[in-house]
Amino acid sequence: MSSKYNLPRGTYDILPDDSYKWEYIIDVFKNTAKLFNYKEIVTPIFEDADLFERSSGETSDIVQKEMYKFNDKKGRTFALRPEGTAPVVRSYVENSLGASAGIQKLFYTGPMFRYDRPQKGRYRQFYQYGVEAIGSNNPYIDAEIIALFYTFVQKLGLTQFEVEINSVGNELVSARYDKALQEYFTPFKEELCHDCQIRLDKKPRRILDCKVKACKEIGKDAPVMLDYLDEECSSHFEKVKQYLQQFGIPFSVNPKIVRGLDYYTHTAFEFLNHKLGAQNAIGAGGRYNGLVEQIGGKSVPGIGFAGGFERLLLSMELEGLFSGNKVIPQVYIVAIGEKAQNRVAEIISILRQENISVEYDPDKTSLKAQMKMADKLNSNYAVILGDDELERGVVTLKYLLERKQVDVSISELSSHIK
RNA sequence: GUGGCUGUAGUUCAGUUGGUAGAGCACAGGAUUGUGGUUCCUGGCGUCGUGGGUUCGAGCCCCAUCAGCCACCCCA
Repeated sequence: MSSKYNLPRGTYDILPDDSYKWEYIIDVFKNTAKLFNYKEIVTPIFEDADLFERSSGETSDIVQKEMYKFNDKKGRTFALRPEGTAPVVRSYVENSLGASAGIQKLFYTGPMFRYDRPQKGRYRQFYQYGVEAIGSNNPYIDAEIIALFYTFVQKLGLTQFEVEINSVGNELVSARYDKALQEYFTPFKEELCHDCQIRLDKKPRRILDCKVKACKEIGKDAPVMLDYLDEECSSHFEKVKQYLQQFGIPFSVNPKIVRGLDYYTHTAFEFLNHKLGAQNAIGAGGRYNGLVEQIGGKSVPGIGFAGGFERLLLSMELEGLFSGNKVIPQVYIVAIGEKAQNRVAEIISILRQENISVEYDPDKTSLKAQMKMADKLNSNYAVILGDDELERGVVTLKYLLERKQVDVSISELSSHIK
């Protein structure tokens, strides 16, 4: 199957046999978001590269090596969006969405791009769904965002996932904690793996979720973030937990959750499916109280999450949540003979005007071939047009499941079909 | 960016110690002239991912390259 052109590495086609699954997931997501009164926002697929570089953090891998950057004809530097939050916040600021009363509750879906080595659950063009609530620092909103995500995943029918939360504090707390970690790990520097020695300077928190045994062992007794929270941070966190309990959401606190992007503050959370393999986060998010201001707006708090459709799809297939092809024509038209073929469009048109889905294959002429097709497509009805019936103004309606058939007049045909 | 494994008909794969390729499924047609998931019969020349090399000769050996998978990394 070598064709002249192949799709770019790390991308994939969504083929006809699978597209209904995507449609379904997107549909459930949008409905869930609307249930929580979130409104859709659509932003461009590319933005000023600077937007991502500044917001995600200069040291993040996303910015350093995973961005699809390019220059346009006037030399402006753009990037294919690697994530969805920064563009939404940019739009929030640019369109003064904060001017209207209340919290801006937004959701989005669409492709994101990251130049990374492809593997299970990780692609260069991947599809995300996400929500953002901008304009409130109330811990109730933190819980509601998590509840929205939880409801969504539940509606899809998934059961094999876990919710983990943490608080990464505010900037002050963060800085103090990083310092404590550096003090703790520095004596062990020589024993840490190569990567962690670098992390020690730049992002000491990342040492905590290193998979190397030695690093894990050393990290066991490291200072815990939650102990460093100040009064404001820990009371915020406590309230989030209380609200989550009221929402009836099972969760566990994992003090080692470290988010990849620099802008997170306070609540951070992840939804994990451990059966997915290495890329096991089906979605994650957190609060970003400094981001709006950093992007040029007023000092407005926000929180959101994003998740990958691919990983949801994998999870759903693991749990056997998709069955059969959902797109089936209600009626399959069988036309026998030239006279019937000449009138087939007329009959089809009548049915479609009644919103009945119809399939007909003009290249199949034998009765047998057409019946086989009707069967294969799982249609409920076959409408058989033959010369003698047509002369009587009648058509044969066959109930494929019951294997019974009756003659009905053309004018009454659609009323016999559910 | 690093490592391991893999790359043969639409698909899943077989292909023996190197001698120029097969099967199941799917698909198409048919089994007395107008009726469908079963059964039976018939139908496969496909650049053996690509490009080099070794050899009298390579799908099977070597090198390169591309792609896929899994892991590292990172994260959705």
